[in-house]
Amino acid sequence: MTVRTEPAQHAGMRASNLALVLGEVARTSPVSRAQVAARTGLTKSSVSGLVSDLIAAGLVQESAPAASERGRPATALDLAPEGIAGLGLEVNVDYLAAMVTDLTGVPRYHHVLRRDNRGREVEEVVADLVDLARTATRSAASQGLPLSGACVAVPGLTVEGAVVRTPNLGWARVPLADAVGEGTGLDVDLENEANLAALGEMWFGGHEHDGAPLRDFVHVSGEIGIGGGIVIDGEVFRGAHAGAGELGHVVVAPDGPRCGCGGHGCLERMAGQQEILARAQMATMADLTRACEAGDQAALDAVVGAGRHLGVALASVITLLDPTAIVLGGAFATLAPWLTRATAASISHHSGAVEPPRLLVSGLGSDAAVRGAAGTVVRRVIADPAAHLARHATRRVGSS
Amino acid sequence: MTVRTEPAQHAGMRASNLALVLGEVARTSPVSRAQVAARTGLTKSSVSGLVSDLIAAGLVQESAPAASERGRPATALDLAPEGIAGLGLEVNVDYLAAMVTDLTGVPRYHHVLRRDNRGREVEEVVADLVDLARTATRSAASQGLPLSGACVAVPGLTVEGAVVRTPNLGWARVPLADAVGEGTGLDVDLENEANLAALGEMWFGGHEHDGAPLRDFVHVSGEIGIGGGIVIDGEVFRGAHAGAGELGHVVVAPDGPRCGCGGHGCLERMAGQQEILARAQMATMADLTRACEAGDQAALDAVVGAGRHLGVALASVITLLDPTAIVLGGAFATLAPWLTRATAASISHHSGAVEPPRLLVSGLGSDAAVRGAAGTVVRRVIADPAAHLARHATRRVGSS
DNA sequence: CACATTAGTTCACGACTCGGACTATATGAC
DNA sequence: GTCATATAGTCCGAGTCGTGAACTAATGTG
Repeated sequence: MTVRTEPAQHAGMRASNLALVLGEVARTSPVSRAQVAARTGLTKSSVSGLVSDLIAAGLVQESAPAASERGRPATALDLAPEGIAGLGLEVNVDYLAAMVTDLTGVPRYHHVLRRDNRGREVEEVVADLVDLARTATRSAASQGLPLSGACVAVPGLTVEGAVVRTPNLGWARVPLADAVGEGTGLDVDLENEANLAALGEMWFGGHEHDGAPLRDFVHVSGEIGIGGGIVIDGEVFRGAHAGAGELGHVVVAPDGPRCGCGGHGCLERMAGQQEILARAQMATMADLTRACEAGDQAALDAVVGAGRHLGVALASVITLLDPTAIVLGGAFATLAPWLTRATAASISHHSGAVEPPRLLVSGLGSDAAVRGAAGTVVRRVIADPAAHLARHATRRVGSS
Repeated sequence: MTVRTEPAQHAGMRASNLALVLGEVARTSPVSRAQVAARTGLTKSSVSGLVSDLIAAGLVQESAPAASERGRPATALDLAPEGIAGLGLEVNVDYLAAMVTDLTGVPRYHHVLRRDNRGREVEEVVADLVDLARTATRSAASQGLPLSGACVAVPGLTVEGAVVRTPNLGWARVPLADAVGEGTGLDVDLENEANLAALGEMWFGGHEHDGAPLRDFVHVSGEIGIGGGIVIDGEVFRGAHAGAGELGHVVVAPDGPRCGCGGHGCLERMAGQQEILARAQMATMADLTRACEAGDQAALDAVVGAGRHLGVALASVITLLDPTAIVLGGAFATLAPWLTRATAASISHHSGAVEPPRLLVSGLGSDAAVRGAAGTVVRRVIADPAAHLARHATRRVGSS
């Protein structure tokens, strides 16, 4: 049913099969060539040729043969950890962060710079971020990790390398990708923080559904604002103008008060951090958590109230998107012990879903977005190794 | 980023390019081979070979050369109208319908059987549908149209050829695809009526966005229930368990009354036909429409109230999915003159969307679903002509 | 030590697309 | 009319890449 827009040519065939093989190695390593052939449907000879290209490119490595039952023992194939690495960056309301991840997804560098960025000049914050990125780049170099690119998580809308607007940070039209690109010499992508958190949770959160990693779910990130990331078939759903997934502005109280976004009765207005803290009469989230642990009734009531509103929004999300799971992240993960019961009850009160999705709690917390950002860079190489080979043409004859 | 699961082989390359060429012909006919080559990126020689296969299969035909400005005049390529046809069927609460569409999408047979199917035995209704399908099949045969398959629109959830449940018809576990398949000898697919209506609207509704057909929109079908069809990048979004798009059960009144689905305050419960008619104190939708035309205040108030609730649901849809347009169909299309202003106002009151989608009114009305069903069959052939060639292997050497 | 079993490589073959040469058919200038 | 130019479409050799069968390699079993 898909409308194809590109001609299929031999190079594309090869590219597609390289991705198929590398994807299989990434998914089920260690594997043998024979297993890859069996699982992908390619012949052994094709797999051999493809694998040798991937090894030459440094993306795959052979390791010691495993003990076999019968016959010639298989040579195990793994992702080459040092083959490539990704730099993840994050600008958020109250911190900046950087992370370097190797090809297997293991963090090799991680640093968080806590500081409230609301009052500061944009240029100043960008300079700090570039500094952070440079330090991370040097660390990668000293570990022998060639960076393939960078991806920046931003708490707002981004289009083509520029920050369009960030409601809680007050930025508008900031060409952030260029700034970071010039500072580090890397290809830089920008992406919404909630979307990257969802991807991070999918890749590194350890959640499963029917024994396989989650591929269709909604991630709720409760930072200063409430963000949402919709993942469909393993990919972020962005909508027509990259504005999809704004869970924080789903209507949960049609007659409710005006929200900063211009709407009325939005989830963020009714259950955002500001509202919860006001109702509980607390100053910080840390205070609130302590109060909940101590059994403070006002704090618990505030959290339960937010949980109910969250349930209303999620009920609509469930009827509209039919996901297999909902993952609660950020502040909602911290508050989960006192929140989830009310949320689950509210969901089932407001929706008649036959197969209600599972309500999961994030295991990555606030690191989800940076990890997702670094992972995005690495995954891009895994999803299209041919592009990587082309850029770093090593021994190909005929060209130049 | 897509995870590939199938190996790319030569046959697949050819299949992909056949689809590419046929798609181009379908989209911009009449076209010449040279234009197809230029637009697809394939070479003239490849296009020649592909086109001759498509002509041999009866899917494409040459027509008289158009007047040219300079040089050899181009031979025009068109879809061969009689090459293949699709049978669309629809089971709904108060009617059954059948339509045959040729390869170009033109209806060649259409019949609607009005009758309330709620009280009747399932077997009886299925028998009526099979009869209707048989008559349509004979009509297609007499017109020289080879049917490629059939697709049945059902007002409920379907999985693998079986009706799982239809809230407003009371069916459960009906193996409808098998029944129609045995009765007609065709391959039969089942699909949700709201989804097919959305597709029908996309293919035949004549709506445009930036000069191109809509590809990302939400279709609202107000039949007895309120259905929704989400189209993303030209394809229906079904979610993890084929339950996505149930716009009728989005929460628009968190403290509202219980809905038949088990939830509370659903759109369908607050703005469905039953509710509108009750508030307006009318018996039928025809009465209501007449009353609105006559300026009856109670009727107008009921419609405006429904429009407001609809706007709340759509505001959430817009923030979550970021579509380019919303298309109002079914009863909402009929009531549009008195409904849309309230709906638009409610949307903008409840959402702060920067680029609010356009609010369009369906031009197909209740025929959208059958047209979409018939179109689905035909589009499947256009999207994968190689599968069609393989089934109807004509002159291929080597096989058999 | 022969034999079965599994892993991986080699190579001839075939299915493609590409690209340039070639043919076909028009317009316009002289 | 004739020639230059321009565009459409076909033909065929070259190159790419997966297939499949034969072959080599490495292990365990009787």
